[in-house]
Amino acid sequence: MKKKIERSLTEAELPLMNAVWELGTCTVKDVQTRVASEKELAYTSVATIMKILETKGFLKSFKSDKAHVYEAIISREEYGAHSLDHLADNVFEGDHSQMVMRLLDIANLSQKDLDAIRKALNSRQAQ
Amino acid sequence: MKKKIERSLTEAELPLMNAVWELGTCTVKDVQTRVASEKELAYTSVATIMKILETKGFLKSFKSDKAHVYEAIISREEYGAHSLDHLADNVFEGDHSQMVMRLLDIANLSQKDLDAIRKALNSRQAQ
DNA sequence: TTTTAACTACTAAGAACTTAGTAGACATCC
DNA sequence: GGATGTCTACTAAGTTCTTAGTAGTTAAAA
Repeated sequence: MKKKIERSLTEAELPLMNAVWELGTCTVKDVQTRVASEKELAYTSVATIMKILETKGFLKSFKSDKAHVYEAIISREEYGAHSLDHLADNVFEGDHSQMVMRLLDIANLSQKDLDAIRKALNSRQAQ
Repeated sequence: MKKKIERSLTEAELPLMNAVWELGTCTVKDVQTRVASEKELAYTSVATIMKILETKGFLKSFKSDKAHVYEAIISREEYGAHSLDHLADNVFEGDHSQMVMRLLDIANLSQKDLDAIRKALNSRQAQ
């Protein structure tokens, strides 16, 4: 079941989504605290952006005892796949092979990583 | 020599950069024509965005007989690498291996592509 | 040489993004 | 029960993005 993602996350939204992905179910306060080391944001700023993220379909919220509790609707994996797709279409002209090559160039891969990728390649070949 | 790219291309800028990358040295008119099939844009709109791209350091221009002529300063390859880097840092938590795997999942790779990638992997191992 | 066409620079207006304050609701503490 | 703190909803102001028009310049055409 592939969810469609209309728009990409903005520069302000992405760090907050990262926080939610790391925290799982969480409150505005949790996210604010988590993000504070990278960037100080007023509580209300975080709340505003999280509301926007809910409107855009990235988050859902439900009432708890005290504060609203938020959860990701779009997982990091789904968003990552969407981003790669977007990049493939809009920068790499759909040339996935070239994209893999370029990624291997910039990636810092250990021996173990290389083996894992090789294995993944082989299983793909068998299809 | 790695150029630093401060900001990513916006949704309006990206198609125009794609046109410049495809056309090479070109005028505003060239780009407008090239882009027209996807999206109709007034000549002046294209000119404005290209000026912005010049300000941002993606394009340079020089006077020719008639119209200004534009050229990319940042190549598609450089921008692609930047985008992959950005994605790695901001969505994949720096886990390049995971990113390669995810890319292999969504990529539509031929037998030939797979072989090429395998070869690239092997040469990397030898380093 | 006047008119016309193409082009650049400047300006502008609306949309979206970024950041945060204020007011009101609800719970907690003396 | 009034004071205090926390939280949400609403509002707002500044910035960037998106799109395009106008004015002025230069070249071409008649």
